[in-house]
Amino acid sequence: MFVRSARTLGMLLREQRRRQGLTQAQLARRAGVSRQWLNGVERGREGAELGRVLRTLATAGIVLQFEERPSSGVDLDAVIEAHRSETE
Amino acid sequence: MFVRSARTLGMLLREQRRRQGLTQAQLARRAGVSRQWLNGVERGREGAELGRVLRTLATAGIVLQFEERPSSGVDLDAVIEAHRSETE
DNA sequence: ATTGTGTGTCGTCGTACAGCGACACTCGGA
DNA sequence: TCCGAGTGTCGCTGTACGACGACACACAAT
Repeated sequence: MFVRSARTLGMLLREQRRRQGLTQAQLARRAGVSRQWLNGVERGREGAELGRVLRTLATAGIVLQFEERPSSGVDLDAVIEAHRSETE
Repeated sequence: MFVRSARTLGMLLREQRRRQGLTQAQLARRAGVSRQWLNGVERGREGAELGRVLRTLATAGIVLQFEERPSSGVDLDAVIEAHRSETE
């Protein structure tokens, strides 16, 4: 399962929390965040802070795996275009 | 490679950016964030906002994979303890 | 019908972030 | 040696986050 948006991450976090039989309040307390904040994250809040998110995920029994995107054929083009339109 | 902290994520992001031959300023512009912000994230800033982080990762050609932590044997105890000490 | 639980949302307020300009530092090349 | 690129950091300002209390809603159980 890939995480490309805050919405996706929130949905998966909610599933995982329920799988563990925890309420928002319980997981929030264990992760050291507020219930309202956790609610927002599960609903896809984009402004949530990274550290809190990672701590909450860890508390919920989740780890994020870092993966280089397989579609690497565009790398050269990306570099070229980057230098052309962004170096100025 | 697993991401458990903002520091880890920052280091990996930096590696990936350099692998693509991009400077902080270039990647920042492509991702729609400031150079200083990207600098902070690469250095492990925990307060960075989730949405910006995910967008930057995507721009750098990275996806995060969602994984249930294998150490799941503690689930029952966790639930029990959660109800005992947190429901109040 | 009523009680309790879980969730979503609304103010308010303190705090910390994000953007910006500017500057110092480190390399590598001319 | 000097210059430029890349990076790290500082101060300032506006803004938005996050905590908290409180309330409404849906739903299940009694």
